[in-house]
Amino acid sequence: MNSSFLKLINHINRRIILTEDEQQAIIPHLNLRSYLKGQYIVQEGDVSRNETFIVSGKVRSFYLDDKGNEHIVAFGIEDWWINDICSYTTQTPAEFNIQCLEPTEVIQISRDKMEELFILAPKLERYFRLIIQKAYANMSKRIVNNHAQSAKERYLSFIGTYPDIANRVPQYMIASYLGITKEFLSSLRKQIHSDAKS
Amino acid sequence: MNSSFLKLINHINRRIILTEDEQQAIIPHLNLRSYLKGQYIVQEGDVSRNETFIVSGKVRSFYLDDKGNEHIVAFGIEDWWINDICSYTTQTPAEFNIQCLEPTEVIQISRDKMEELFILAPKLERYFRLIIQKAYANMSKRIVNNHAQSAKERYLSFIGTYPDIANRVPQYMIASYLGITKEFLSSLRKQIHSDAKS
DNA sequence: CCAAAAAAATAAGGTAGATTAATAAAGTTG
DNA sequence: CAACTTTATTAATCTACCTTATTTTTTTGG
Repeated sequence: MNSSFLKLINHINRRIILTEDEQQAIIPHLNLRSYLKGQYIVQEGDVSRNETFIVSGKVRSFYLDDKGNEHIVAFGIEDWWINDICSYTTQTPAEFNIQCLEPTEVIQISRDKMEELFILAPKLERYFRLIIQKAYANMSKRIVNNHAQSAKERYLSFIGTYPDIANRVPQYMIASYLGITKEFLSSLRKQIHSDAKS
Repeated sequence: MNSSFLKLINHINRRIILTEDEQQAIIPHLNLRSYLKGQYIVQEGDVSRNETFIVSGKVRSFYLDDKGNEHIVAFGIEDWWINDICSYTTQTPAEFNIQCLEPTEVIQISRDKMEELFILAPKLERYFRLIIQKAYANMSKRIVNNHAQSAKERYLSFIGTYPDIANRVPQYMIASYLGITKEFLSSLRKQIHSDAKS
C-alpha cells in the first residue's frame, strides 16, 4: 500500500478497528495531493469541498478581520485533520483560510466520497467523532487559558507543548496564534532570555 | 411518550432519521433527572460518567484557576448537550465544573448505556458527530472573536446572539464568559447606555 | 554571493482593561 | 419588612499589552 495512505489507515486503526476488507475498500476513496509553500487548501469565500488529512508538512488556519489583520486560529501538522468545518458541513463560503507553511502532502476525501465511506464503514462516524471531540476539548481549554493566563504563560506553555511548531514557524505567527502582537512577543522573549540567565 | 424524552427524540430526528423501532429502543437507556439551583452536574475532580442533555433550565460550565478565579467556559440552555468531554471520554477527573443556574431538568445517558445505544443504532454516532462539530465550529469562531474584537464588541454580539441568557444570568457571569472583569463590563454598559441616548 | 524582501528586535508613548476599595442597589430569607 | 447576602456601580490608580516608527538580522532567490 502507498505509504501515505498507510499513514492514514494507521491513524484510523489507532482509534477504531477496521477489517482488512474495510481498509481495502477505503483506499479508492482517498485522494493524494501535494501543495507548495504558500498555497491555499481552503480560501476565504470558497466552499470547502473536502476533509483534509496532513501526511507531511505544516499549515495554518487563519481569519482576516475587517482591518485586514490576520488571526491564526490553528496550526496543522503531520497526522492532523484540518478544515473549515463550518464551510464543509454547510457548504457555505469559508470564513477561514488554510494555507501551507511548507511543501505539504495531504489526503483529501470529498463530501460525496465521505458519505459513501460512512455507508461502507459506519464505524468511521465514530472515528471522526472521536477526532473532533478531542479537538473540541483542546479548544475549550484554550478559551480558558486565554482568560486565565498571561501572554507570557501562554507563550511558555505553547513552546512546551508544540516545540516542533514553535521552532519551524515565524514568530509573528505564534504571536497571532496567542492573540498578541509580534512586538510584544519579541519583548516577552527578551524577558524570558534574561530571566534564564540570571 | 414522556414529554422530556420526546424533546430529545425530536432533537435527534432533526439531524438524523430514526425508525419508530429505534426510537422505542432508545427510551429505556435514558435517565431523567432534576437538579436544584446551585447544584452540580459535574464537579472538578470527579469523573463525568454521563452525557447530559438539558430539557429545561440553565447551566454554566466553569474553570477555577490557581488564584481561585472562576472562568466561565460555556453556558448551557434548553436543547443543548453539556459535559466535560475530556473527563467523559477518558474517564479522568474533570477540570471543569458544571453547575445549574436555575432548577434544571436533564436527560442523562451513562457511558455504558451509550455504548449499547451505538450498537443498537449506529446512526447515533453521526448525530453526536454533528452536534460536536457544530460546537467545535462555534468555539473556533469564539477564539477568533476574542482576538479580533474589543470587549465592547464581544458584549454587544453576545447579548445580540443570546438575549435569553443575557437577561437571565448575573452580569458578573457574562463578564467572566467574555474574559473581562465585572467592573469593566459595568463601565462598558454605562458607555453603551449613554451612546444610545445621545 | 549579492540584492531585495521578510522577519525580528528595540524603544517611546498610548490605551484597553485590571485592581482595589467604597457605595449603592437588588434579592433573599426569617 | 428588617437584616443579610448577593449583585452592580463608580471612581481612582495601575499595568499588560498595543501602536507607531526605526533599525537590525535573517531568509530568499536570481
